[in-house]
Amino acid sequence: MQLFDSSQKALLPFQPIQPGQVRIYVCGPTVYDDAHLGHARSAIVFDLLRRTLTAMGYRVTFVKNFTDIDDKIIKKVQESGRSLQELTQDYIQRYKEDMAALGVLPADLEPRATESLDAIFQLIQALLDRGIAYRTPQGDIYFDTSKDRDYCTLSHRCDEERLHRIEPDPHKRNPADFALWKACKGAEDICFDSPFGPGRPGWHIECSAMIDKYLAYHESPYQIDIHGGGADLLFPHHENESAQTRCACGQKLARYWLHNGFVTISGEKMSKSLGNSFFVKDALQIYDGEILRFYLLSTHYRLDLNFNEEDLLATKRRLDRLYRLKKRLYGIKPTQVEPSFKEAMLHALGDDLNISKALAVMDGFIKEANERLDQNPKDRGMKRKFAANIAFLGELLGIGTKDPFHYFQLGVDEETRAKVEALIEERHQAKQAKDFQRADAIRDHLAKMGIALMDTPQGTFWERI
RNA sequence: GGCGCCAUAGCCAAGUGGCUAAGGCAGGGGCCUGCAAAGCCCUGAUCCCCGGUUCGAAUCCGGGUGGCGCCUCCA
Repeated sequence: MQLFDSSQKALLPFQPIQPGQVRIYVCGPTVYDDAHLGHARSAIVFDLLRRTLTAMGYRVTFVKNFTDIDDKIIKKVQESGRSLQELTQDYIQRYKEDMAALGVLPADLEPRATESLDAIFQLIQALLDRGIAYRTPQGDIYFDTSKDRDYCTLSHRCDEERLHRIEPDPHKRNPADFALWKACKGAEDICFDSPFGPGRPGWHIECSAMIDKYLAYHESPYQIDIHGGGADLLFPHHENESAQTRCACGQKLARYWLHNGFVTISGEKMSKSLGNSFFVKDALQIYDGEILRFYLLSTHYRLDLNFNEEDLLATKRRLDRLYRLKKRLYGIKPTQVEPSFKEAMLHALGDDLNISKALAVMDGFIKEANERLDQNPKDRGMKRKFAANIAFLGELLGIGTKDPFHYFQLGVDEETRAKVEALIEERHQAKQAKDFQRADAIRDHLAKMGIALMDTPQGTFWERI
């Protein structure tokens, strides 16, 4: 396995800290709104990483947090009149539902910032004790970036010019200093009691704290294996996380830093500020979750993915091929995945999750299986192996797990279904009577309804086009 | 202004020094079929431009052009 580490900007061979075990922390969403396709992609990408490592035989511990306290959440709380708890719980629930629809496995732990205050306090205290953090007269606590000699060694994105552009804050010692604790701003604010007085944590400290509390190896070396998130988190979020942990614990936070590329719309980054967000739940009204998953999965995780319907539908056609094969193997009980197939898939994904190679392997398998089924339709042992390979794809990529007949009829309501089946029966009668004109008229009629028929020795099947 | 990513057939996209440049979608031809669909077979690019290094480059170096991102909340 080799992975691209954003910090070193290089492909590195993956070496877990403890043999056979992998600990992964991924930055989850700030829950003040519904998840958009960018959140979906990030979740899917790291879900693939987790599934791949699991399939390789590692014992994976996977943690994804929820940021449930921040300026935007507070603003929304004030606007909505709902409580912070109520609001964030609601969005967390929606997030989980969206991700489940996309086939994203739930994390082993899903900690929330407001439930990790004890760990946050400890970390801030450690930084104060070491003289890395300082308090302002207003009660805010800042991280002193000048005390961290390694500041900016993660993102490599600091420079004088940048610092001059930061809005001057007379309370900060250095322009790049960032808040660890924000003192309560008054009755309107949402605050928590702390050893430092009422207030709330800064954004970056929660991840360092939750990693420490839930995931890090505390024995030397203090670390987790992989830290992931969207490319926009590299700076300043991950840079700051990294600095906090380094200064508070004297150790690096993570061995490998992975960042996924953006989902763009018309070539522009999807973001809330641009107002071009495509929410997962809206997309799910139009496309099945598995189709969305496969589309978001089928581009390498570090590249930007320009979301558009044309590409999505082309990618769906690729997924169709898998389901057509599954249809041919209907009712076959899987045995064991073929070792050569498993090995080829994992070898491809082991190259920094090279999904293009992996899907080429999958397509090769589909083609070969179809060929051999044409030649030898009754070889049950062979069919059971093929079925096992498909089941393996389900575990590894999270696709191809549906009933194939259901898959090709997604989104068809009961009324249409009854109508289609009545017409198929009528066509069957016509065919029996050798009235092919009538039979073809029915086929054409169904085609106009968006239904394709396929006559097979087992009977006539239909699909939604 | 600083840092960085990307540019391969109609579309999506592998490939980072050397056999005939993966794979998928779309298109064309064929087999199969009462007709179809599905499946299978055949079929397409010299790799944004210019210069350089090399026996040899899509792949390395330099210079351009175009698109995008981070530097402020952001997956």
